[in-house]
Amino acid sequence: MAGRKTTPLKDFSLGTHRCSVDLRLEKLSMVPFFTDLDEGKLTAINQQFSAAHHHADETIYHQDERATMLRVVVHGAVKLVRHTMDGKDVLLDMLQPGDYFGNFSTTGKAIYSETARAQTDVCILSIRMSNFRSLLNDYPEVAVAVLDITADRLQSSREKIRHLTTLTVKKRIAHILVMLSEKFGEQNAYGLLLQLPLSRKDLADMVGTSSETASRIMSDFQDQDIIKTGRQWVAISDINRLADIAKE
Amino acid sequence: MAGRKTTPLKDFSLGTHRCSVDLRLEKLSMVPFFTDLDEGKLTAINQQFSAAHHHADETIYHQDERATMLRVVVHGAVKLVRHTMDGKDVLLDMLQPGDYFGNFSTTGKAIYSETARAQTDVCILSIRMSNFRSLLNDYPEVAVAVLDITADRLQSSREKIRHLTTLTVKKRIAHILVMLSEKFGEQNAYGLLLQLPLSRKDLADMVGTSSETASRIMSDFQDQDIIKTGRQWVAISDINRLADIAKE
DNA sequence: CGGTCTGTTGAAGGATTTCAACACTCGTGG
DNA sequence: CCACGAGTGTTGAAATCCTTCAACAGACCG
Repeated sequence: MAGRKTTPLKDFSLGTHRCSVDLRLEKLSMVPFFTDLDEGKLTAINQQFSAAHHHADETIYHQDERATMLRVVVHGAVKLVRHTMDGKDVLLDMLQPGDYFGNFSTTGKAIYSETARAQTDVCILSIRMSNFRSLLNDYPEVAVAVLDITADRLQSSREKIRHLTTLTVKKRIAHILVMLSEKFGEQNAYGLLLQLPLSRKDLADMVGTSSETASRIMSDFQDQDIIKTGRQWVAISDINRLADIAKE
Repeated sequence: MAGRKTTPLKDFSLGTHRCSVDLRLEKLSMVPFFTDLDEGKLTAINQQFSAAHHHADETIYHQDERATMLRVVVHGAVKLVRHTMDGKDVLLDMLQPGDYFGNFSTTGKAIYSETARAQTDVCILSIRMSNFRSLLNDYPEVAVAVLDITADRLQSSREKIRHLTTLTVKKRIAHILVMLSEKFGEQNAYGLLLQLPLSRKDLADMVGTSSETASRIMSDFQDQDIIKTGRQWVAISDINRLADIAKE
């Protein structure tokens, strides 16, 4: 290969001032469950949120901690990871600006069931769970919007269960790459570049395999000119072929 | 083995009259998301539901059909199955009286993503999705309750993903038996009997394995006096040992 | 420029699937 | 009432996919 192998990813870092009070209102209106609200309501809701900045690889909260806050990604990417006794991790979701995370359910204990970690430098808005719940009662349209999003996540979670039980690792990886390209893909010189740091272990934890197997399959895809990949980055050259492989 | 092998399961059949208008109000108040409502509201909501009866093994709706109704189990058990191209099935959930099913999301297409099938004779209440949604807007407390239930299902769905990616088949089966015993278990002469017809294939589809492997593991458990089992039924003799095996 | 982290590759071993044959149970009809 | 057939469950053996262990190579960081 002629080209250099250094990362083509864009810089996600931002000074703390970039995660400032000024931007909150604008960002809040981007959040799917607030988009339908008028400006007055939005301003009122805005009061209840506070902003925080985290560097890449920082843990935002740990699995099994007491859950008190609901959070929203404003800038960067956040991953939700579930740890197991024997050191294996399961990567449950990779979140984008606009996505919420944290615990909901008041039924059951208020404990985070997964760890949230900053995949890049991130800016996060947070609200006390108790405040958010009274907000749901005050604005039914928000409650319905949140319900829709949660129902969609349940759908895709069940889809993932189907994949785990019926598809080979190669197909599962092809599938997750297509999904990630829809969420994080950005056309550039390398092809459809996934705009987030993504290691072999991240990939493996997403599809439930070992990093070695993930590596083998990625090498295979690269040999077939379906993707280009380097340390912590992946670009897709031939999305159609990938989608074909994912097809059951 | 000395004992007879005929099914110890109770009879789920009921005349259509048992699934009657009279019982609706009583049953509706059992549904988790209506329990907090006063009688007046409940009576109003009751108007919008209609009841239906299905025999065991009847399909209530098919995957990929247009989704128009939201349903609630009143009597019997319902299974949600996702079919795949190559003939494999994934058993997503086994529902009990009080559980709702059908599609929510208005975002995305209104298509059932799974097939619902009567596992026993069942009685089902149903409401038009559009009516249910306006009901959510009228009664925020219902919306919040439904959200909580959906969030819990998302939780357990993610738990299942963790199991599929990190546990052996034996541990997964031990785990699902413990779960089913909490939901359908009934103490009787055989031990803790799971009160629903349950084939090896059902079990296999729940934990993502082949019916042969499920059979081998069930035989193994039976040899160790952990369970008793026959055609379409399972009783747990030693739940503690089963829970130990499930432990990671 | 050396150390560390990430990714690659090979080979052996293990868990599970698949194919195949057989056994048991239950319902139905002779 | 019994016999038969279909559906369900069991078991063995070979094949497959994937994991694990191990060694090494390339990229990034100070």
